[in-house]
Amino acid sequence: MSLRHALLGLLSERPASGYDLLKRFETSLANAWPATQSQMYTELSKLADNGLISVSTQGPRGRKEYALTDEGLAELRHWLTEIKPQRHTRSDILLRVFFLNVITPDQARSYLTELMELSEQEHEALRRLADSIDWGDDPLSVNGKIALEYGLRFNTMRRKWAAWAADQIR
Amino acid sequence: MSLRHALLGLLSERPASGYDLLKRFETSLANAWPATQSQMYTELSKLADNGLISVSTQGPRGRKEYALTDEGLAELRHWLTEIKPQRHTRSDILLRVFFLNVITPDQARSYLTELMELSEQEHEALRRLADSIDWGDDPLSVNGKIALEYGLRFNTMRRKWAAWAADQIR
DNA sequence: TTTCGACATGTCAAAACAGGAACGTCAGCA
DNA sequence: TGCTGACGTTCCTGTTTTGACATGTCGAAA
Repeated sequence: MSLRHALLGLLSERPASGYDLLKRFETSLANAWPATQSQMYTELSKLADNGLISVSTQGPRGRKEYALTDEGLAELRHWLTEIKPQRHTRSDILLRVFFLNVITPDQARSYLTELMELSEQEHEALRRLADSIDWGDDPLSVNGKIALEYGLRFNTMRRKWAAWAADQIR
Repeated sequence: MSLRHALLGLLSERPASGYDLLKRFETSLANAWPATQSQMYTELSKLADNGLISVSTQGPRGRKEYALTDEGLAELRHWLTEIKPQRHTRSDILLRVFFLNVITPDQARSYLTELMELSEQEHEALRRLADSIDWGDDPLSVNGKIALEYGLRFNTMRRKWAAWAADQIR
């Protein structure tokens, strides 16, 4: 249900086509809310039907640029301020931990070691991403930095936890 | 897709009915993989159809106790060792952060403050849960402790991050 | 001029997810 | 005896998500 708000949010920056949004997703929101191409086009149609966005420009190749309407902005603000965030937290990574006793201690340790490496890699990827962006003082950069910092801290936490956990398994 | 494995995992401990599994979910796996009642019964039927579990006992009130079959155990082990975990990480909490510039700084700070409180509450809830369980040295307890420790560390990380983030917003 | 990669959208079927209504049973207790 | 609360399953409706397939356009380079 949040995909709709993710799209509204991206469009609040500037008008964009489905294709544009797809690209921007990959480099920013994908970490918070993965979505596929088909989902996005479907959702854009629905949003347009409901009057939360509207086609602002038609370009070549059937390109349709959408812009946020007043109702769309109102809905976005409403979501940001009124709707209580709810933890979804589906994590197949954590889920496996509950059943590590089903495999051998060696296999379990190996799983946790891989998690350490995964966390390290993701941390590294985020660090590189941060380096590749020239941050300004604009509000958008502040948001981006905050979200990115979350990723960094999360991966650090997970790496240390996995190391600790591997040590718990005798 | 992991719900199936969550059920296999729970059944690897001991046979149980849908109702039992529902209860056990609430007190353990719900943090890693929330699922509703209808989903679970549907999945149990499918697992039985596929021969990964089987009805071991019929009890009163139409109670059907399922037990893991050899194929089920094999599938569980396969999932634990061969299938690469993939980060899903859908988080409407993090998603909102990208769009905090759409609302006023006061509102944004207020959002982050609420996150701090939420993290604190969840941390506290987990701590209480930990106290309420009498941990043994058995493998299951080890797993449970590891998963719980993850929750504690995660909430601590998130609380500190939210505090830091609130401070970033001028 | 052909070809190729990036641009750009749309449709479909299947699975997963959510929430609840509907139905019935059993044990204990007032 | 009748009530209540816990036990226990099934079905239904609707939305969300996934992944694949289908279709076509444009610009640039070979």
